[in-house]
Amino acid sequence: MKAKYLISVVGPTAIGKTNLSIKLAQAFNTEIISADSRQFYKEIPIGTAAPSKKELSLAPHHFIHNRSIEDDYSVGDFEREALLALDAVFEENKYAILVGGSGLYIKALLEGLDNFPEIDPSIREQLNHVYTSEGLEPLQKQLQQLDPTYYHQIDIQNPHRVIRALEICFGSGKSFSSFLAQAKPKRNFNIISIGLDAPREEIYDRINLRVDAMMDEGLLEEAQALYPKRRLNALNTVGYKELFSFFEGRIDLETAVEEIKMNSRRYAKRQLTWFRKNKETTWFNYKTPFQEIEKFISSKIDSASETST
RNA sequence: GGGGAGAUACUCAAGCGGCCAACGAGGGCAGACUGUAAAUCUGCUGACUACGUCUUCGCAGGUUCGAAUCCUGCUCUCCCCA
Repeated sequence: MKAKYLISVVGPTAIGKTNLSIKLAQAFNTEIISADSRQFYKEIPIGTAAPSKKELSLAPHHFIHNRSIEDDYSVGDFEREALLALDAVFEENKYAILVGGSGLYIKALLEGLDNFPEIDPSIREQLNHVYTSEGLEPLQKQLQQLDPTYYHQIDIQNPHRVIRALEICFGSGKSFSSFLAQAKPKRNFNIISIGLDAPREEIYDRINLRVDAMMDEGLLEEAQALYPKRRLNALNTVGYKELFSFFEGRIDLETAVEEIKMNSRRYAKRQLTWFRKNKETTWFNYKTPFQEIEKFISSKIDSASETST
């Protein structure tokens, strides 16, 4: 069986990952798997900075605007679907491009998640209700009882973590930790991880410019139209929640735009924290000429195929 | 020209003789993260040869065992009356 290569492009938001991934797809004559969780949603094209129609026409993309904000969607779904999509790409090609985005989603595709059972959504609703009415403490205590192992592992201050663990406990009748560390299937492809970076100041400049550009493109109108659906999880995100605050009269428009920029900066920082953990990633300044990156990838592929044969 | 208020760390803002390297908030930095992930959460934030030392609260003096806190002068900002 011939070796397959997944070329993964990571980096903070607004640094030019889309452009690089398209060039790579063209150079390696293949397709792009996007792991940018918000770009899945077709109703929010502007605020997520998804590739434009023109960009989409330059190379085949998967997972762009393939979902509705009304859908329940999770990393698990993405892992399954992305593996299928990858298999299909690898039928025809030796290479595929992964670009993102969302640290957890990339990790899921590259390393795999443990299998957790499907949980009735009403369980989470109940837990959320307890959280809003009584706070985190009772939930922490329950988790301590039901899964002391995991209780000591996780950030107990983080309501999402605690609630997720509890919903598994209640929904499955088993502890959350009992599902962990199952033998994960080995992926049948090699990974070449490329990181795009820039001095922090330049990243922030690019973010600021892009937010202004989004406003010019009609982000305000997009958010206005979606305001009635503001409670959907998919809209609890940078670019929308700030404008919703503006519609509710809590802040003025100028402040809302400033906050979008600020929250985008923080997002970029969190992305970098996540991506820096992967020691296999080779980082390039975002201005690096494409040929240089392409050359690096080709040499990686050569050395990998030598050692594997 | 006269009267009043104020100048505190990146910003805002407490403190009004020792418990102050200085509450709090914002911002920033760093980190965590196995199905909410552009989500959610945590830590740090005067300097350093760091469980100790050094330099800070407009500037310069003074009082005091001891000052960001009291006194004097100066500089600047704001408000009111002329």
